[in-house]
Order: sequence, then structure tokens, then C-alpha cells
Amino acid sequence: MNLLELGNIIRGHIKDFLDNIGVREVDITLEVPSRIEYGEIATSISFKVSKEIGGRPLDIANNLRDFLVSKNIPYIDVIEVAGSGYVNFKLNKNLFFKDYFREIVEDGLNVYANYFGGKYYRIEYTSVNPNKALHIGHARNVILGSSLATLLKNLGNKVDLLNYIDDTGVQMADIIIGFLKLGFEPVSPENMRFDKYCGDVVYVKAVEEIEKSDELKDLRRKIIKYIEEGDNPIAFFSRALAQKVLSEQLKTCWRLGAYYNLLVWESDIVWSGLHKELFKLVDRSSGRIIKIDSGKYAGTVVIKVSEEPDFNPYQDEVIMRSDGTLTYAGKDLIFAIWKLGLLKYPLKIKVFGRQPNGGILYTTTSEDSFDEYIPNGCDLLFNVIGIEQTKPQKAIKEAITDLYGDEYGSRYIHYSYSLVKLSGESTKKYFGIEYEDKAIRMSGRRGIYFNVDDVLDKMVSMVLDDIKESNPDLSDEEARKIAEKISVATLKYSLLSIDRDKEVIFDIDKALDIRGESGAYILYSYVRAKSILEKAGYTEANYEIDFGLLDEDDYKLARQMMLLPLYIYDSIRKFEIKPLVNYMYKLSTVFNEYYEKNPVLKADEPVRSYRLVLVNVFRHIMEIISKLTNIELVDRM
RNA sequence: GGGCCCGUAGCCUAGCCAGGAUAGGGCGCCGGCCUGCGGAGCCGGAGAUCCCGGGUUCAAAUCCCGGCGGGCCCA
Repeated sequence: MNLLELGNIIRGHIKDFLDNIGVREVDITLEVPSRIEYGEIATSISFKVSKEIGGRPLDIANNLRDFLVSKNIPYIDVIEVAGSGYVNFKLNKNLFFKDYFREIVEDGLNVYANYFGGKYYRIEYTSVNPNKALHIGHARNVILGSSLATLLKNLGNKVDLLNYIDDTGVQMADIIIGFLKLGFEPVSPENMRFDKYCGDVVYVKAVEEIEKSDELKDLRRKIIKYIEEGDNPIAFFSRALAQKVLSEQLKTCWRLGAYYNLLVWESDIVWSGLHKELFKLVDRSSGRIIKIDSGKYAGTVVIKVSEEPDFNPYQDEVIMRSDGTLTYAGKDLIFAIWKLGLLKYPLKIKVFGRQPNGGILYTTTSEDSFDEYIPNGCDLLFNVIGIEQTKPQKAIKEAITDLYGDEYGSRYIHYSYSLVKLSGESTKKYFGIEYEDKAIRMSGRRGIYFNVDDVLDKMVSMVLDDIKESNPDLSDEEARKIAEKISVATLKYSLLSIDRDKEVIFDIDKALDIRGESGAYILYSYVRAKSILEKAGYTEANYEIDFGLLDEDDYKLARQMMLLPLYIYDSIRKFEIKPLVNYMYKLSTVFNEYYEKNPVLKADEPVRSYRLVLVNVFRHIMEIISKLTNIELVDRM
């Protein structure tokens, strides 16, 4: 038994009550009251009913109370009316928590997989140009995508993860010029990874040179053409280069706990001819995808988003230029249709390698004699893409709706997030550039950004000393592993705990400060719980608990732990990690307060045993949330 | 010009979706707590026109309308 189930039982009875008095159009909302005296569950439904059919809320509440009391709802001891019409429910705590705790420890995630599993999701995320190392803005994408994937997967859903590699664009051509024309060796210097070398050294320099040379600009256009044509030395070189960069980028992703099933290369898509399928779609359209026949845009194919008949460049999206080439939106549209499993067009795939989590990673390929692959249809397709792409993403959704109907259009989700910027202080301190604004955009072209690995390495070295000091018996390797996990958790927490729609201003000094509200704080509370359990030699024997013999603090902890299912429900309903991550922190604060004030091991029996039950359940809940958010815990720190 | 997003103490942020009983945290500031289950912690204090104005409602940070400020986007 848990609060979600109990809530549904109560809701069912309230619905019967409403039916009896002839009220239908009212949402039955339950809440957990802010104050403990009001019990564990409350409803203010009588106010809404009063509005609907008249009468005093207080009278309605009293009638509802009497009705519910007669139903003998399990686990509910007292139902009372409070204020001017609230109905409060008080649990038989000993009974409820014993059952709930058993469920947490013995069934764990299975309970929630029964409620929220059984769907098929596909997520495309990361999709960083293969010419540079991942910066802190990319980290937001990778962390959002991998956490969403973990949430869905561990709630019993099937999840496919794609990483799209745009290796045919300008940025690729830029570094190729760096290697072919500017004399850079295609080997990174000692102590520098190849992705960083390409991005920080070759790319920055190449862009600088290309900016001031028409000849190089012309060459860049030619290189892009060569890559798109394929089957020539430039195209082979480009692909080899991109693969080398990608291999390094993947190490960063894995470090963040992000994994994939399939790498999709734009070059393979171009060479396979999949893009040409877009031409066929224009005929299929019921009006949203149209070819413009006159005026400035004559010959282009656009997705009509606006309602007026003429092309409106502010809202409508060009997908094909008059010369027949596809825009980014055009390429994205045809690929989106493929990802939804609606385009039966096979791409060849082969094994790319095995990932640290044991999963096999596939990649598309243009080599012969490999298996052909068409994705299955999925219930929802998440595309983790920055909010700045809203306009084309909206157009793509419109186009899918137009071509295949609303059922399919609604499966296409632009899972957006706002930019990560750099704080003015950080920019000044680390790049020596002063700005008036409080935050500035990162710029790969100018080398103004924080590299994910650099930030993590910095955190690791800072955290390492503390670990060694508190745990002198740990080997260097063990200590380093822990430092790594704390650093990753801290970065994840900082990017997951705030709203996706909010801009993040990254300040490296603040990011490195792990005091206060942070991932490290969460891990710390878990370590303390583990330490108690270990010292007690605790074995999960029973879940008996008697709140009559315990203090209010014990109940406060239990009450906080009772909320888990509500947050899981909230997260899956909204496809958001944030509610669970914020709950994880809140629960940690309650546990840390509890820990400071209430001795467990030194308490007399039976209090000691009851408290061990609480600590153990806390530990299990943290592990459950960890599995849903992809924030890894540590046993010591 | 238009579209989308954001606006909660000096700074950052939760709550907004689904209106409800004293608006939670954190940083910073001031003051306490280690011979104690781990001080990466805990306790206390100061600090809020929930951007502004109107509307709906018994009840608005939350819903609606209109502004203002910031961000992003427009082959």
C-alpha cells in the first residue's frame, strides 16, 4: 500500500458521494496538508461542490465526512472536518507505514513499473557536431536526455536512444580546412584529447582564417559538396575525422552516465538517399506542405504554420530551397518521420562497440553487406533540442500532423531547454574578457566555453582531498572513483533541479562549491544512513513500527518518505526529472536534520529498532530515486 | 514588426500544470553547536510590493486580460 493507491481509493468514494448528490463536473483533488495536525490527506472539495450546487461548504463537508466514515476506508483512522470546509484524513500510522515500508523494501520499483510501464519511447539527444569537445551547454542536453531515458526505462518501458551526428555541415568543413590547408596534424598533442584539440585549437584557428579569406570560404563550400557526394578522399577523411572526435565525445557522455543504442550519421543518410524521400511527401500533404509558385520565394517548398494563405517567413518554415536542396528543417522533417517509424526506408547498421554499461552501441554505415534497419513505431518520440529551435520544431510537428494525422503529430515532442550561459565573473576570470552583461553566450568559434571534462576534473581534484581525509583507509583508486561520482552528481543536480525553460547562468566557482543545496549534499545524507546501518549490522527482518513510542521527528521523516509515489507520478506524468530531483534533496534535508537530533544506535529498544527501520527505508527510497534520476549514490565520501 | 520563454528577499531557486489552511530551500550576512551514529552537517536571526495594473473566485504566486522588463527565434 502506498499513498497513490490510498488516494485513489478515497477519490473513488468521494466520486460516489458526488454522484449521490448529483455533482459531476468537479475535479476531485486531494492534497497532503501543510501542517501535521491536519493529518496525512485532505480535500477542499466541499468548496467546489458548494459553488456547483449551493449550500454551505461546512455542511457539505460534514455530509461527506459521514459518508466516508461509513465506508470504512482501509488505513484511515479518523476523518474530520476542519476550518470552514476542509475534510482531513488521519492514517492509522502503524498499520499504513508497516505496509508501505514493506512495499518499498521488497517490491521497490516494480510497484511503479506496474502503474507506469509498458510503453515504447524513443529519445534523440546529445547530437553534438563532431568537431569539438562537449561544453557545459551540451551537458544540459546529455543530462536531461539520459535522465529522462533512465526514468522511463526503470519504470518498465522500452526506450530507444539515438544520437544524431551531423558530419556534413560547415563546422566539419572548418576543421578539415584546418588539417588540409593550415598545417594542423591530425593527431592531438600529448595530454590533450582529440575532441578538445579539434575544437579548441584547430576549429578556432580555422574559423579565424576562413573569416578573412574568400578563397578558404570557397574551399569550404567545395568540401561540403564533396562530403555530400561521398565516395571520394575528402568524404572518407571527413568521416574518419568525425569518428575519431565522436569516440572522444562518447567518453564524456559515458562519464555522465549517458548511453545510446544507435548513432545516426548524417553522411549515411545523405548517401543512402533518404533525404530524397521528402519529394514524395509534398504530394501527400493535405495543404500544410506547399510549393510556392510566385514571388520572392518561388520554387521553395514550405511548411505552412500560419493560417493566412501567403508565405509568412516569421512563422512558416522553408524545407526545400528553389535549387532542390534541403534546409535543416527539411532534413529534420524527413528524419523525424523515419524516427517515428512511419517511413519504411532502411539504413544499414553495424556494431560500433560496447559501452561501459555493457550495452551494445550500433551505428549507421554506408559499407555494404550489413543489416538493414527500420525503427519500429513508438508511443512517443522525444527530441532533446534547445529552445532556440522552437520555430522549426513546431513546423515539423505541424507537418507530421498534416501528413499522418494528429495521432502521429502528437507523438513528436520537442523536449526543449533554455541556453546555458556563462556568468560575467567567470568569463572575466577565466577568459580575461570583460562584458557589461551579467551573462554571455558561449562561443565555440571563439573558444569561450567550459569543457565538461575540464569542469569535472577540477571538481574531482577539489573533492578528493576531503575524501582522503575522512577515509584514510581507501586506496587512491577507490577515492578517485568516489570523487568522480560526487562531481558528476553535483553537476547533474545543478542542471536537473531547475526548470528546463529557465536559462542557466553557469559560474564555475559556484559550481565547484558543493556546500548547501547540491548533489553532494544528497549523497552525504545517504552515506550517513549507510554508515548507521552498517554499524548496526542491520538486516531487513521486519517493518514493525510504533509511532506511539517514537517522537515527532521520527514521524516527520516517515511523512516525508510517504510522498515518494506522488513525486514519481508527477515526474512520469510531466516527463520531468525535476520533481524527483527536488524531492530527493528535500528528503535529504529532512534526514540530515533527523540524524543530528535523534540518536539511532544509542536509543533504547524498541525505539532503536524502529529507527533502524526508518533509516533503512530512507536508504531504499534514495536508491529508488537514484535509479529514476540517473544520479548515482556513493557508500562513503 | 511578429512568435515563443522567463520574471518569487542582495543573488540563485521550489511551489504555478490541477487555486485552498503561516510562500519552502540554498548562497551571502549576523550569532550558536564537534571527547557524541561522519561538521560536505545542524540550530537560531535578519532579509519577500511573489514585476505592475485590472478581472474571475468564498479564496490568486498559481487561472484570464492588458502592460513593463529580460532572454531566444524569424531560409
